[in-house]
Amino acid sequence: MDDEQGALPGKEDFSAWYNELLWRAGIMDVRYPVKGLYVWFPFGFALRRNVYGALRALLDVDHEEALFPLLIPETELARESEHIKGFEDEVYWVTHGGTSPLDVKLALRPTSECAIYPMYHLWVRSHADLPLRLYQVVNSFRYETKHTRPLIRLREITSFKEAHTVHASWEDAECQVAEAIRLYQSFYDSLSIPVIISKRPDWDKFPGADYTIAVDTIMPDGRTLQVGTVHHLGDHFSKTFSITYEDVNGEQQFACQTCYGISERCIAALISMHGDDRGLVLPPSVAPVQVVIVPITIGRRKEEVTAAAEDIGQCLTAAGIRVKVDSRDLRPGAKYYYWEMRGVPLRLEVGPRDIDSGQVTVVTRLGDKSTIPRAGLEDGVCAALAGFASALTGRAMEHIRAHIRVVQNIGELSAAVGRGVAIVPWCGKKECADFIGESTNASVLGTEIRSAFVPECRGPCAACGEEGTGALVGRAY
RNA sequence: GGGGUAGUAGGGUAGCCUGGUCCAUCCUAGAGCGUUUGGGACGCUUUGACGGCAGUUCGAAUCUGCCCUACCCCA
Repeated sequence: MDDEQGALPGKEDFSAWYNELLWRAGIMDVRYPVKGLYVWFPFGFALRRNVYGALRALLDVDHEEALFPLLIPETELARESEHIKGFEDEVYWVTHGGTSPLDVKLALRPTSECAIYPMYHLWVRSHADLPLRLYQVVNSFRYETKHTRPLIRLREITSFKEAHTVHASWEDAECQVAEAIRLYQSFYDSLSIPVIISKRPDWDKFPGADYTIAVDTIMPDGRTLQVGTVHHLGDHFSKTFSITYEDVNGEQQFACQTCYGISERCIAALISMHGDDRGLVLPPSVAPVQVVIVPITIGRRKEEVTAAAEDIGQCLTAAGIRVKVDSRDLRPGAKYYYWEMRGVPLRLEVGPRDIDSGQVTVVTRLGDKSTIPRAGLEDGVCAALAGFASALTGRAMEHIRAHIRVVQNIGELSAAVGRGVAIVPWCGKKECADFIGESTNASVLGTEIRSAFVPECRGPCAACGEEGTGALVGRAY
């Protein structure tokens, strides 16, 4: 019993595990005295920087990064009625400048369409300006009334990557939607997070969009987490904000637009997908520390061992690896637990025995122990990191596979959504979706499912029996 | 949206009903000293709190009111 001291709550108690891990692994401090606002610790922030670095690298190929203001005048926010209706209960308002009431209230952006599109109106003049593809990484605010949860449901979303594109035609915009999906798929592939992509039902789409494609993943408790969305905006916003261009024939045309976003929920997914009862498990690509070196200093050989550890640290750093030499005055075991909590992929142990035999002891975060010769250590470490990354991918895919069921009727569906998501034939009618939701305590999340784990599915609708196609059903966060 | 339960040091708890004990307690917390180090070391010394604001009272962690925050359950 006593050797369980210091352990996390088990991952099967997901909520307790998650909250405790965020604190113990140095991701977030949840004690900030405002509901729904949390503080990034330095380690968590370093993880965030690496994850968003990967996302930026993908976007930077054919997008440009820009930055728009946080405050949106009420007059702009109110222009698109369908859009504002979708957000009006969740908007924070700035009503005063000092002690004087403002003539026009200012909203803290819940999302940035109404900050960006008045400028797009000025910037887009001709077909030669298109396509326009910009993105920004910003904080945004929503007055959530339900349970807030760090990284998952926040009042201040601190890390909203939102892209906004403008195109000459509806079809061009649709191609951009496909491209955005490809980017997001590739982003989550790089994090070893398997995702399920589907088209949200009409009543669940982004306010003001023609349609919404969503990216979901499955959490340890079987509930789904939406970790990205892609919206085809058609010409709704370009008509509202007069975003027009002169086509090759000299005619003024309304542009078509898309927008797509990913928030820090991607980090919640990363933590939840890979973590275990000992703490974080991070893919090497984003781990703030990829390799930790623990010197095993005993008695008189202390200086020799310390020097060897430092030397190895410098070699690996020179090879471009993020390395930490842990020379704190702690027992080795304490350091192992410390770095396991923080998800470091590889631990190198350097002690007298290793020095004498010209090798280094290597242990992965998943517990595989081996030795690598000191000569050529850089290559051996890189290979071990690569192997670790693919092991993580395999584990995650197994998790998703085990939590998806293809079923045919309500009875099977109820059982399936108790521990994961299900695919069931659905005719597309809202009343049938409502019936499915009420009978199973879950929701119809989407159709036109794109996932390596989901086969084509057709059949009689589980509610009414008419011809239907596969719908994703699950309990969502 | 509706209901609970709870906030005591860095973390975890007792005390509260029945106001007063000038040393509450434990730890993976902090500081210091020494001995240690191949899976969470040990000894000694020490630091530090009653969520906030008001009220009742000679006296409030304890009683009253409001607020803030957190967690759980149901829609």
